[in-house]
Amino acid sequence: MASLKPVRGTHDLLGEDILRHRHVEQTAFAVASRYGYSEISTPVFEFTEVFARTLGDTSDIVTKEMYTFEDKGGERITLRPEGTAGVARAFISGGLAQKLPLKLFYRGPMFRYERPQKGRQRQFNQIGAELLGVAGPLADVEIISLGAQILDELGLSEHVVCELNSLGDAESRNAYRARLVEYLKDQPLSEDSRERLHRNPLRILDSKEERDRAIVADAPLMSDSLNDESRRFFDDLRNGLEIAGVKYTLNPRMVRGLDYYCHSAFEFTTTALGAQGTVLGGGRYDGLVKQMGGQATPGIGWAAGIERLAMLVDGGLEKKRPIVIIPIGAEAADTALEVTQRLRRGGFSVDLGFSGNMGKRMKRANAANACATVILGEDEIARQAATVRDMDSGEQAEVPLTALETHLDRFR
RNA sequence: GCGGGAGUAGCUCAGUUGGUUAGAGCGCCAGAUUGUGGAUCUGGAUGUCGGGGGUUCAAAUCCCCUCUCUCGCCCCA
Repeated sequence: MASLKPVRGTHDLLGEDILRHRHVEQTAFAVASRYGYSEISTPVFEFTEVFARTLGDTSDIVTKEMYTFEDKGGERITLRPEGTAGVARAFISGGLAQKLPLKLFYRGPMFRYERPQKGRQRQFNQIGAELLGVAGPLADVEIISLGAQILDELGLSEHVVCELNSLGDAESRNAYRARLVEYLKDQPLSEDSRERLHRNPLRILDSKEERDRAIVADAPLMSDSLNDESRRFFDDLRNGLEIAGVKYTLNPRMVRGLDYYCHSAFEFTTTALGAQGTVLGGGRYDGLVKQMGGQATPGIGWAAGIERLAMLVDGGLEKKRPIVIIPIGAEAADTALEVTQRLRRGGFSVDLGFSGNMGKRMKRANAANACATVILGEDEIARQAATVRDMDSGEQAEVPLTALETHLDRFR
């Protein structure tokens, strides 16, 4: 019992917080299901290579953020830092290539060893969507529309903007990378960006360093390096988004961190969460499945942080108002239990307190925001009846036990 | 991993230049009201002052270490 505190960067979730989470998840699932996505649940841990091989050797996730350990059988295991790699692994090991196109939706905890901040924890929850097996931009339009609609139905469309960029295909991306390095290599970049120049030069584009920003302002644009095919792809995507009614802004400097992205990259961002502005982000990952050892399969997807969404959302907090059963005296206990169970089976939300005299029970019923109380005293039981009290109006009436359901119907 | 700020009751916070039994509001519990909640009144309990070490006759207060949260960087959801 060294410490009764939760591990750094982890939190218990209860009360209002978990209601918000549930609301986010339920809204997301409802929308995803309307888009034809079905749920997948993959393990929270995988062999380390599943993540190490796919996320890229230079990504921060792999170099410093993974929870990795050796299990008792000597296997190298990693707690999943994100969802896509696990879904891709499931796609390959489950032989799901037979069922393309595949539209999958998931939710669950992710783990990253990072310094915690608001909206950033070591264990956090994501919802995510993946669409596998469609090479054309219609897939991108659909997956982005899905994200946009979920945010909209959460009431967040006013607080969030969709930023969009194209990284192009591998050829375009490599060409651009070369041009960018050529331009940047002699510039007086910040120390961090000097480092990035070797590891991940595209990152320099969204550096927050004043000095870098000035330099980047005149840097060659990614859009000028797109080959014809990549350009056409991006044009079709933008056209599709307009037809689908999804608003977006172009951000030619937006870069996604994971190596496997190509073509579309998008982020829904907000200014309401400080440094953690991204609320939903994703992109296309055509090379991923092949890179993992499956047959080449295009894919696109996104993930969204439930904690971050929950902080922005204000709905979903309504709790069903219970009917509270109030027995008076020991003789009423059996009847109270019987009535409680009967009403619960009949579809009512019912609370039966565990102790206390009538005044105390009424107080608790009130604190629980009861819509009605059912009072069972000696008198009532003698007449095989109960007193039903409307907790809003204060009106009460005695009703026969057999007729309780009908009298309580409006509280159902 | 790097740099700043903070930590006192369940919550929000006060606490003087180091000085006795550490306070307020809200909430909680009990009573006024043992068959009637919300309102009011009365009373009550809160606590390793984040933890450890040091200075001192004396530390919530000063110093060092550490943990956690927070803001920014890195990066991301």
